[in-house]
Amino acid sequence: MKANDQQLQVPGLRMTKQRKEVYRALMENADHPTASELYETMQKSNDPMSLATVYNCLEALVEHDAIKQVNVDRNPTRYCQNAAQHGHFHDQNTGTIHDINFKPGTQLTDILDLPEGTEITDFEITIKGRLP
Amino acid sequence: MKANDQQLQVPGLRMTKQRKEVYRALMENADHPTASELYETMQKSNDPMSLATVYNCLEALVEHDAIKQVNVDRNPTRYCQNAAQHGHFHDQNTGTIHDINFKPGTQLTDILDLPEGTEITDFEITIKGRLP
DNA sequence: AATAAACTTAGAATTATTCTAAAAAAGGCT
DNA sequence: AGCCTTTTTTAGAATAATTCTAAGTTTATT
Ligand SMILES: [Mn+2]
Ligand SMILES: [Mn+2]
Ligand SMILES: [Zn+2]
Ligand SMILES: [Zn+2]
Repeated sequence: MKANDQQLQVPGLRMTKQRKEVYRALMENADHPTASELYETMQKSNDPMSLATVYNCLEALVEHDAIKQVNVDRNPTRYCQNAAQHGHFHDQNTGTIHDINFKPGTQLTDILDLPEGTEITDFEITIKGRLP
Repeated sequence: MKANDQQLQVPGLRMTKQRKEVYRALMENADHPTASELYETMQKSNDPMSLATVYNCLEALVEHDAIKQVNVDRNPTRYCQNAAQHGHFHDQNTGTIHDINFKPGTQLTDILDLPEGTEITDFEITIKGRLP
Protein backbone atom coordinates (compact mmCIF):
# COMPACT_ATOMS: atom_id res chain seq x y z
CA MET A 1 0.00 0.00 0.00
CA LYS A 2 1.51 3.30 -1.09
CA ALA A 3 1.82 6.24 1.22
CA ASN A 4 -1.10 8.33 0.01
CA ASP A 5 -3.53 5.50 -0.67
CA GLN A 6 -5.24 6.36 2.58
CA GLN A 7 -7.12 9.29 1.11
CA LEU A 8 -8.52 7.02 -1.58
CA GLN A 9 -10.59 5.12 0.95
CA VAL A 10 -14.29 5.88 0.83
CA PRO A 11 -16.42 4.28 3.53
CA GLY A 12 -18.85 1.75 2.10
CA LEU A 13 -17.48 1.94 -1.42
CA ARG A 14 -15.26 -0.63 -3.04
CA MET A 15 -12.39 1.33 -4.50
CA THR A 16 -11.68 -0.26 -7.84
CA LYS A 17 -8.77 0.76 -10.00
CA GLN A 18 -11.06 2.93 -12.10
CA ARG A 19 -12.73 4.62 -9.16
CA LYS A 20 -9.34 5.43 -7.66
CA GLU A 21 -8.17 6.87 -10.97
CA VAL A 22 -11.23 9.04 -11.41
CA TYR A 23 -11.05 10.22 -7.84
CA ARG A 24 -7.37 11.06 -8.12
CA ALA A 25 -7.84 12.85 -11.43
CA LEU A 26 -10.52 15.01 -9.84
CA MET A 27 -8.32 15.75 -6.85
CA GLU A 28 -5.65 16.95 -9.24
CA ASN A 29 -8.03 19.17 -11.17
CA ALA A 30 -9.43 21.97 -9.07
CA ASP A 31 -11.47 23.68 -11.72
CA HIS A 32 -14.61 21.58 -11.62
CA PRO A 33 -14.15 19.40 -14.70
CA THR A 34 -16.96 17.71 -16.61
CA ALA A 35 -17.22 13.95 -17.07
CA SER A 36 -15.91 14.32 -20.61
CA GLU A 37 -12.94 16.35 -19.44
CA LEU A 38 -12.07 13.69 -16.88
CA TYR A 39 -12.52 11.07 -19.58
CA GLU A 40 -9.99 12.93 -21.74
CA THR A 41 -7.57 12.93 -18.82
CA MET A 42 -8.05 9.18 -18.42
CA GLN A 43 -7.29 8.62 -22.09
CA LYS A 44 -3.85 10.14 -21.61
CA SER A 45 -3.09 7.89 -18.62
CA ASN A 46 -1.56 4.42 -18.73
CA ASP A 47 -4.87 2.61 -18.49
CA PRO A 48 -7.70 4.44 -20.20
CA MET A 49 -11.29 3.61 -19.37
CA SER A 50 -14.61 4.05 -21.08
CA LEU A 51 -16.75 7.15 -20.76
CA ALA A 52 -19.52 5.02 -19.24
CA THR A 53 -17.11 4.00 -16.50
CA VAL A 54 -16.17 7.60 -15.82
CA TYR A 55 -19.87 8.34 -15.36
CA ASN A 56 -20.34 5.23 -13.22
CA CYS A 57 -17.39 6.08 -11.00
CA LEU A 58 -18.43 9.68 -10.56
CA GLU A 59 -21.94 8.59 -9.67
CA ALA A 60 -20.63 6.12 -7.09
CA LEU A 61 -18.36 8.76 -5.55
CA VAL A 62 -21.16 11.31 -5.40
CA GLU A 63 -23.49 8.75 -3.91
CA HIS A 64 -20.99 8.10 -1.14
CA ASP A 65 -20.42 11.81 -0.48
CA ALA A 66 -16.78 11.69 -1.55
CA ILE A 67 -17.28 14.37 -4.21
CA LYS A 68 -20.00 16.79 -5.27
CA GLN A 69 -21.90 17.53 -8.44
CA VAL A 70 -22.21 21.08 -9.69
CA ASN A 71 -25.02 22.06 -11.99
CA VAL A 72 -25.01 25.53 -13.47
CA ASP A 73 -28.11 26.08 -15.54
CA ARG A 74 -28.29 23.44 -18.28
CA ASN A 75 -24.58 23.13 -18.77
CA PRO A 76 -22.93 19.71 -18.54
CA THR A 77 -22.60 18.57 -14.96
CA ARG A 78 -19.31 19.42 -13.33
CA TYR A 79 -17.65 17.63 -10.45
CA CYS A 80 -16.13 19.07 -7.34
CA GLN A 81 -13.23 17.94 -5.20
CA ASN A 82 -14.66 19.53 -2.13
CA ALA A 83 -16.92 17.15 -0.23
CA ALA A 84 -17.69 19.69 2.48
CA GLN A 85 -20.79 21.85 2.54
CA HIS A 86 -20.34 24.80 0.22
CA GLY A 87 -21.80 26.75 -2.64
CA HIS A 88 -20.50 27.72 -6.06
CA PHE A 89 -19.83 31.02 -7.73
CA HIS A 90 -19.87 31.19 -11.50
CA ASP A 91 -17.75 34.14 -12.57
CA GLN A 92 -19.28 35.54 -15.74
CA ASN A 93 -16.11 37.39 -16.61
CA THR A 94 -13.88 34.34 -16.73
CA GLY A 95 -16.39 31.48 -16.94
CA THR A 96 -14.70 29.83 -13.99
CA ILE A 97 -16.40 28.28 -11.00
CA HIS A 98 -15.22 28.89 -7.44
CA ASP A 99 -16.14 27.29 -4.16
CA ILE A 100 -17.93 29.52 -1.72
CA ASN A 101 -17.80 28.58 1.92
CA PHE A 102 -20.35 29.26 4.57
CA LYS A 103 -19.51 31.91 7.11
CA PRO A 104 -18.55 30.13 10.33
CA GLY A 105 -21.52 29.20 12.46
CA THR A 106 -24.10 29.96 9.80
CA GLN A 107 -26.37 27.66 7.85
CA LEU A 108 -29.05 27.69 5.17
CA THR A 109 -31.89 27.81 7.66
CA ASP A 110 -30.57 31.13 8.93
CA ILE A 111 -31.90 32.83 5.83
CA LEU A 112 -34.44 30.40 4.38
CA ASP A 113 -37.91 30.04 5.77
CA LEU A 114 -38.27 26.25 5.85
CA PRO A 115 -41.11 24.53 7.73
CA GLU A 116 -40.15 23.55 11.24
CA GLY A 117 -38.67 20.05 11.31
CA THR A 118 -37.79 19.84 7.62
CA GLU A 119 -35.09 17.26 6.98
CA ILE A 120 -32.52 18.51 4.48
CA THR A 121 -30.75 15.69 2.67
CA ASP A 122 -28.89 17.81 0.16
CA PHE A 123 -28.73 21.28 -1.30
CA GLU A 124 -27.12 23.17 -4.12
CA ILE A 125 -26.33 26.86 -4.24
CA THR A 126 -25.02 28.45 -7.41
CA ILE A 127 -24.38 32.15 -7.77
CA LYS A 128 -23.67 33.94 -11.00
CA GLY A 129 -21.93 37.26 -11.01
CA ARG A 130 -18.76 39.25 -11.38
CA LEU A 131 -15.82 39.68 -9.07
CA PRO A 132 -14.53 43.19 -8.38
CA MET B 1 -58.31 45.54 -23.31
CA LYS B 2 -59.69 43.08 -20.78
CA ALA B 3 -59.58 43.74 -17.08
CA ASN B 4 -56.64 41.54 -16.12
CA ASP B 5 -54.46 42.24 -19.12
CA GLN B 6 -52.44 44.57 -16.94
CA GLN B 7 -50.49 41.78 -15.32
CA LEU B 8 -49.46 40.54 -18.75
CA GLN B 9 -47.28 43.58 -19.31
CA VAL B 10 -43.56 42.93 -19.04
CA PRO B 11 -41.30 45.98 -19.30
CA GLY B 12 -39.15 45.90 -22.40
CA LEU B 13 -40.79 42.80 -23.85
CA ARG B 14 -43.29 42.77 -26.66
CA MET B 15 -46.14 40.66 -25.45
CA THR B 16 -47.20 38.59 -28.41
CA LYS B 17 -50.22 36.33 -28.34
CA GLN B 18 -48.00 33.33 -27.69
CA ARG B 19 -46.01 34.96 -24.91
CA LYS B 20 -49.20 36.00 -23.19
CA GLU B 21 -50.56 32.48 -23.48
CA VAL B 22 -47.43 30.88 -22.08
CA TYR B 23 -47.28 33.41 -19.28
CA ARG B 24 -50.92 32.89 -18.39
CA ALA B 25 -50.60 29.11 -18.49
CA LEU B 26 -47.68 29.29 -16.07
CA MET B 27 -49.60 31.64 -13.77
CA GLU B 28 -52.39 29.06 -13.67
CA ASN B 29 -50.05 26.19 -12.92
CA ALA B 30 -48.35 26.58 -9.57
CA ASP B 31 -46.43 23.35 -9.58
CA HIS B 32 -43.41 24.34 -11.62
CA PRO B 33 -44.22 22.78 -14.99
CA THR B 34 -41.70 21.82 -17.64
CA ALA B 35 -41.68 23.29 -21.13
CA SER B 36 -43.25 20.09 -22.42
CA GLU B 37 -46.02 20.23 -19.85
CA LEU B 38 -46.80 23.80 -20.82
CA TYR B 39 -46.73 22.74 -24.46
CA GLU B 40 -49.33 20.06 -23.67
CA THR B 41 -51.49 22.70 -22.03
CA MET B 42 -51.16 24.88 -25.13
CA GLN B 43 -52.27 22.02 -27.36
CA LYS B 44 -55.57 21.83 -25.51
CA SER B 45 -56.20 25.57 -25.94
CA ASN B 46 -57.91 27.27 -28.87
CA ASP B 47 -54.69 28.22 -30.60
CA PRO B 48 -51.92 25.71 -30.10
CA MET B 49 -48.33 26.70 -30.70
CA SER B 50 -45.13 24.86 -31.46
CA LEU B 51 -42.80 23.49 -28.81
CA ALA B 52 -40.04 25.74 -30.13
CA THR B 53 -42.28 28.72 -29.47
CA VAL B 54 -42.95 27.58 -25.92
CA TYR B 55 -39.20 27.43 -25.37
CA ASN B 56 -38.73 30.81 -27.06
CA CYS B 57 -41.44 32.45 -24.98
CA LEU B 58 -40.16 31.00 -21.73
CA GLU B 59 -36.66 32.15 -22.54
CA ALA B 60 -37.89 35.66 -23.30
CA LEU B 61 -39.87 35.79 -20.06
CA VAL B 62 -36.93 34.52 -18.02
CA GLU B 63 -34.63 37.00 -19.70
CA HIS B 64 -36.93 39.82 -18.69
CA ASP B 65 -37.25 38.60 -15.11
CA ALA B 66 -40.94 37.88 -15.41
CA ILE B 67 -40.52 34.23 -14.44
CA LYS B 68 -37.77 31.98 -13.13
CA GLN B 69 -36.11 28.77 -14.19
CA VAL B 70 -35.72 25.91 -11.76
CA ASN B 71 -33.06 23.28 -12.29
CA VAL B 72 -33.03 20.29 -10.00
CA ASP B 73 -30.10 18.04 -10.81
CA ARG B 74 -30.27 17.01 -14.47
CA ASN B 75 -34.04 16.91 -14.68
CA PRO B 76 -35.80 18.89 -17.39
CA THR B 77 -35.88 22.57 -16.57
CA ARG B 78 -38.99 23.71 -14.74
CA TYR B 79 -40.49 27.17 -14.74
CA CYS B 80 -41.68 29.22 -11.83
CA GLN B 81 -44.44 31.77 -11.50
CA ASN B 82 -42.68 33.58 -8.75
CA ALA B 83 -40.41 36.31 -10.07
CA ALA B 84 -39.29 37.35 -6.60
CA GLN B 85 -36.08 36.20 -4.95
CA HIS B 86 -36.57 32.74 -3.50
CA GLY B 87 -35.25 29.21 -3.33
CA HIS B 88 -36.79 25.83 -4.06
CA PHE B 89 -37.44 22.79 -1.98
CA HIS B 90 -37.70 19.43 -3.69
CA ASP B 91 -39.76 17.15 -1.48
CA GLN B 92 -38.42 13.64 -1.95
CA ASN B 93 -41.56 12.10 -0.51
CA THR B 94 -43.93 13.62 -3.04
CA GLY B 95 -41.60 14.74 -5.81
CA THR B 96 -43.12 18.19 -5.67
CA ILE B 97 -41.26 21.48 -5.67
CA HIS B 98 -42.10 24.30 -3.30
CA ASP B 99 -41.00 27.89 -3.14
CA ILE B 100 -38.90 28.82 -0.14
CA ASN B 101 -38.79 32.45 0.83
CA PHE B 102 -35.99 34.30 2.51
CA LYS B 103 -36.48 35.24 6.11
CA PRO B 104 -37.27 38.96 6.22
CA GLY B 105 -34.18 41.12 6.22
CA THR B 106 -31.78 38.30 5.35
CA GLN B 107 -29.79 37.65 2.21
CA LEU B 108 -27.35 35.19 0.71
CA THR B 109 -24.30 37.15 1.81
CA ASP B 110 -25.35 36.68 5.43
CA ILE B 111 -24.21 33.07 5.27
CA LEU B 112 -21.91 32.89 2.24
CA ASP B 113 -18.35 34.11 2.31
CA LEU B 114 -18.18 36.04 -0.95
CA PRO B 115 -15.28 38.38 -1.75
CA GLU B 116 -16.01 41.97 -0.80
CA GLY B 117 -17.64 43.81 -3.68
CA THR B 118 -18.83 40.77 -5.61
CA GLU B 119 -21.68 41.62 -7.93
CA ILE B 120 -24.39 38.97 -7.86
CA THR B 121 -26.44 38.88 -11.04
CA ASP B 122 -28.40 35.73 -10.30
CA PHE B 123 -28.51 32.76 -8.00
CA GLU B 124 -30.25 29.45 -7.61
CA ILE B 125 -30.86 27.55 -4.40
CA THR B 126 -32.36 24.09 -4.46
CA ILE B 127 -32.85 21.97 -1.38
CA LYS B 128 -33.73 18.31 -1.37
CA GLY B 129 -35.31 16.73 1.67
CA ARG B 130 -38.43 15.58 3.47
CA LEU B 131 -41.14 17.52 5.21
CA PRO B 132 -42.18 16.43 8.70
C1' DA C 1 -12.32 -24.35 -7.69
C1' DA C 2 -16.97 -23.09 -8.27
C1' DT C 3 -20.51 -19.76 -7.80
C1' DA C 4 -22.41 -15.40 -7.22
C1' DA C 5 -22.21 -10.51 -7.13
C1' DA C 6 -20.27 -6.34 -8.59
C1' DC C 7 -18.02 -3.79 -12.02
C1' DT C 8 -16.52 -2.37 -16.71
C1' DT C 9 -17.26 -1.75 -21.49
C1' DA C 10 -18.67 -0.56 -26.42
C1' DG C 11 -22.06 0.94 -28.62
C1' DA C 12 -26.89 2.03 -29.12
C1' DA C 13 -30.68 4.65 -27.43
C1' DT C 14 -32.86 8.41 -25.22
C1' DT C 15 -34.41 13.03 -24.94
C1' DA C 16 -34.29 17.78 -23.52
C1' DT C 17 -32.90 21.48 -25.88
C1' DT C 18 -31.13 24.17 -29.73
C1' DC C 19 -30.67 25.23 -34.48
C1' DT C 20 -32.14 26.25 -39.35
C1' DA C 21 -34.41 28.40 -42.75
C1' DA C 22 -38.69 29.79 -44.34
C1' DA C 23 -43.36 31.81 -43.41
C1' DA C 24 -46.02 34.98 -40.75
C1' DA C 25 -46.76 38.88 -37.91
C1' DA C 26 -45.85 43.35 -36.12
C1' DG C 27 -44.22 48.01 -36.31
C1' DG C 28 -42.80 52.23 -38.61
C1' DC C 29 -43.28 55.49 -42.25
C1' DT C 30 -45.22 57.99 -45.91
C1' DA D 1 -53.76 51.96 -47.03
C1' DG D 2 -49.22 50.40 -49.07
C1' DC D 3 -44.11 49.44 -48.51
C1' DC D 4 -40.17 48.20 -45.91
C1' DT D 5 -37.73 46.39 -41.88
C1' DT D 6 -37.46 43.79 -37.79
C1' DT D 7 -39.19 40.44 -34.85
C1' DT D 8 -41.49 36.28 -34.00
C1' DT D 9 -43.29 31.79 -35.02
C1' DT D 10 -42.91 27.32 -36.93
C1' DA D 11 -41.81 22.41 -38.45
C1' DG D 12 -38.47 19.64 -38.66
C1' DA D 13 -33.66 18.39 -38.29
C1' DA D 14 -29.64 18.36 -35.48
C1' DT D 15 -27.08 18.24 -31.19
C1' DA D 16 -25.07 16.31 -27.25
C1' DA D 17 -25.08 14.98 -22.45
C1' DT D 18 -26.46 11.18 -20.23
C1' DT D 19 -28.38 6.61 -19.62
C1' DC D 20 -29.21 2.00 -21.01
C1' DT D 21 -28.20 -2.76 -22.68
C1' DA D 22 -26.15 -6.89 -22.77
C1' DA D 23 -21.98 -9.19 -22.78
C1' DG D 24 -17.37 -9.66 -20.81
C1' DT D 25 -14.30 -9.18 -16.75
C1' DT D 26 -13.00 -8.80 -12.09
C1' DT D 27 -13.74 -9.52 -7.31
C1' DA D 28 -15.70 -11.63 -3.28
C1' DT D 29 -17.67 -15.77 -1.03
C1' DT D 30 -18.61 -20.50 -0.30
MN1 LIG E 1 -18.54 21.97 -4.80
MN1 LIG F 1 -38.75 29.92 -8.45
ZN1 LIG G 1 -16.30 23.15 -5.69
ZN1 LIG H 1 -41.08 28.61 -7.48
